[in-house]
Amino acid sequence: MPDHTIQQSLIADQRISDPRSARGRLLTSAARLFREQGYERTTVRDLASDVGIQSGSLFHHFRSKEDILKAVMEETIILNTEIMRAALARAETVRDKLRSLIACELESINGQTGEAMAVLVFEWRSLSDASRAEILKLRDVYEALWMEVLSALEEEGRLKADPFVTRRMLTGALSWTITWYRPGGSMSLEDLTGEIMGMLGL
Amino acid sequence: MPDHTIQQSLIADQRISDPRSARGRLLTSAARLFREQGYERTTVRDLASDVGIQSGSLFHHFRSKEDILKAVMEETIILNTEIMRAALARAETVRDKLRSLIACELESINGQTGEAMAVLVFEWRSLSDASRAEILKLRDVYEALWMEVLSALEEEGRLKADPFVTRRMLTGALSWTITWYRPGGSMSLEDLTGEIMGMLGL
DNA sequence: TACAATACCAAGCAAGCGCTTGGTTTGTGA
DNA sequence: TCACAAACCAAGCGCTTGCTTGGTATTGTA
Repeated sequence: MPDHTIQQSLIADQRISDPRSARGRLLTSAARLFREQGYERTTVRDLASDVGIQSGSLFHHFRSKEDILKAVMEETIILNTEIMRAALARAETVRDKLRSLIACELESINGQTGEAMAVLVFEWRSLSDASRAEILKLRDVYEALWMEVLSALEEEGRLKADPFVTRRMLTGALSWTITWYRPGGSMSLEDLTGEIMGMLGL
Repeated sequence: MPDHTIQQSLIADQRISDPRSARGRLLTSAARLFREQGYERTTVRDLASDVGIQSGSLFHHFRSKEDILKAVMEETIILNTEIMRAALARAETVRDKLRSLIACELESINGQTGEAMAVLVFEWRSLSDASRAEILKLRDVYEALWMEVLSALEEEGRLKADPFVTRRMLTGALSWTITWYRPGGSMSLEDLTGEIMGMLGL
């Protein structure tokens, strides 16, 4: 199942919002602005004028500014979890599964959902405790997909370090690509995936 | 030369401020608060009350709030660059030099200067263009130390991936330790350094 | 002991913030 | 065609923000 079909079915299930709807366009703008300027520095007036409405009208769609931040994070985790689950189903060997995980995460960070993913990494401190707990729950599902594969690799004796440490190193390394990797440059995401597999000796 | 001696000589040269001085205590508090709550969410009133003065009195020591952020970043780069330079001088083989770089960076992130280092990673968007340029200059000096060692390793044919890519992966992976590593747990920083060297096949 | 210089306080200003309110326009199903 | 809900606007409220001001302790030096 290709990525956009997964997105369509999640929209149909009302788990994420249609990017063409008012709410969806708002979240897209919010992700971009939050990424560029940071959540706190972005005012509701910035966001409203970016989508061409008055600042007060935002609150017809969201209860608060924080609610917007939470929605940006929520929807991007949900989408990327399902994309990753589908990719894992296509991979055959455990090694291929790891390659898929790396490729998916790189794509989520540097592709369409990149802005939202950056927000997820850099702005979690601005969430209320309650919202943070909800986001963490979603993240746990995502992380379980990773740990299953890394544990399997370790059982095969092909991992050079502890699977938890490995995952954490990869999380940092892959997140960080957002600060330097430029899609359309001389290195494709597939090239990068290969370099990383090589670095792990796989 | 031990770390605290390096610090002393930098204080003597007025390149960083004495942590016991009013300015130094202010920077320590600022680093902690900026790290915990983020720069934008931390008010000058928060910071002032943390060191026990009135908010207006801050501006006797710093021209602006942004000036405080810049000073936090500046001083931590300067200190850690010199600590790293000294560690490199002690290491003999190229492999030992890499190990030193990793150990130093882990120490800077998870030790005394950890809060300031986290601020450096997460709050650079809040700097003005002018301040950012100054900080980047300092970072270039620091990065040059890394690249020298990684290039040497590549010439020896011991690196499994491009040195630039390797450095960027390590930057992300090491920065990220701040979100999960707990000093005093079952894994020491030396253990962690070893795991990372192993992961690189070195 | 005199006298700057340094460090601080008390008060508050102007601007910008998130969000609310009351009313108007727009789209949609019966 | 009409009623009603959803989407939006214009205005502004109450509060917080970074920073300034004018004055007062405190400290170091001769």
